[in-house]
Amino acid sequence: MTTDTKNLNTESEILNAAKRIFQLKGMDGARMQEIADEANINKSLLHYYYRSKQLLFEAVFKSAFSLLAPQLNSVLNDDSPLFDKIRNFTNNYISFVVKHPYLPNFIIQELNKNPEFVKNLLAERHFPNIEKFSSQVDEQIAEGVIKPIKPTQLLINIIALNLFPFMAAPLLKGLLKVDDTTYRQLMEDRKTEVADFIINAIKL
Amino acid sequence: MTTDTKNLNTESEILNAAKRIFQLKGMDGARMQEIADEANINKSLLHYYYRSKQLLFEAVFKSAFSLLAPQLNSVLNDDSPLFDKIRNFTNNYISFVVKHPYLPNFIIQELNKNPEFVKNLLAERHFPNIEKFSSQVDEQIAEGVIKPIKPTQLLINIIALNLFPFMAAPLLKGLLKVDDTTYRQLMEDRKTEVADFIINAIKL
DNA sequence: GTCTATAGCCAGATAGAC
DNA sequence: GTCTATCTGGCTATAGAC
Repeated sequence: MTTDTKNLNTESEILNAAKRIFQLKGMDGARMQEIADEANINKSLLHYYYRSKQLLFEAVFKSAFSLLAPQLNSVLNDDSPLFDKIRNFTNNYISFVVKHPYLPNFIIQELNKNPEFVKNLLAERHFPNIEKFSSQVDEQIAEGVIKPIKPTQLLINIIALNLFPFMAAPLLKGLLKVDDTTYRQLMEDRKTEVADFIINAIKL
Repeated sequence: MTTDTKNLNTESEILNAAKRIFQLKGMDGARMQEIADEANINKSLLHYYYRSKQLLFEAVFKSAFSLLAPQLNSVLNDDSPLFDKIRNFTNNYISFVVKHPYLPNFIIQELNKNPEFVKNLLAERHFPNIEKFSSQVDEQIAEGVIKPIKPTQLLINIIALNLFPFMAAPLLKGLLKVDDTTYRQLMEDRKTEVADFIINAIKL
């Protein structure tokens, strides 16, 4: 194994371990030792590769956001008709979150603690842009296909209906008194039901 | 001022300060010194009244949940017709969260870190019960007033549409590129628009 | 690049005077 | 009940050997 390979392996092992721990416990709750254990490496290597906990955290956060952003973009910048877009997004997004259950919560939580992070994200090349979505909604209203609704409100609703059930899973499981298997099935059903709900709400 | 009065004042000052700090920074991010400063008292008094950070946190968490629970109950256990219930809940709930903007996030976040807390909450006297809501939805479906929908899914949707925009405020502000004033106005508009959205989605 | 050992700091908690 | 002073442990970070 070459030195370069070791480099890449160790560095990405650290990043992957850090993702798991940070997303589970947050910046404040995570421990460098815990990340080292998760990556099966020595704690001082974390500092060798990423200098500080803060910088390691920022690497994780950026990586997490750049995984979520394309998901949002798929609703926003896509040429398909509005209803198809809503169906595809709901279906794809829920599949995505089932694979990364802690990711949306992590991003939203850390953005709440550091709202100034948003400024950095806005500058990123692939930050989602809502203009296309907005004009598409406005066109469909003008054409009499859907009821009048502010595109921003519709977008908030779409994101809320898809994200929230995963972020609030423990609370909702308790409230609905269902076990993990039943809850997973509810989420599976939402892949189509959420899109139906939204389309029924707006179609004329 | 009697000793008793001082007791009550100090103890409740601590609890109020702890609410503000814990809800803002979470269990891990909060510092006992910070809470003491916020309450304008000596740090060791925190331990005198609440023994440990953990116990103080639990007092705050219980108090926060017992503020949120009645809000949820108002959708669930109320005799008004379903559509009125949805309108009232949306209107009241958004007003409530405007006053306590960090509360839902705090509860959901800490429940995610400690899912076993839910067990304790379930045992509480005033834990929300969904049975009345469920049978009401099923009746309305049977009477042909609304489209078929699982009551659990409808409840998830109602809560999601009302809670999420506050939990994800920093992300949504960035995504929609709006300032605080505009965002507050969007939330104000949602007091009626969310109810319309939900009712349109389900009514036949 | 990877390890051990440790510096240096900070937070929660307690002892004890008043 | 409230204060000051201090203990104790744990955590980030670094120094330095290999």
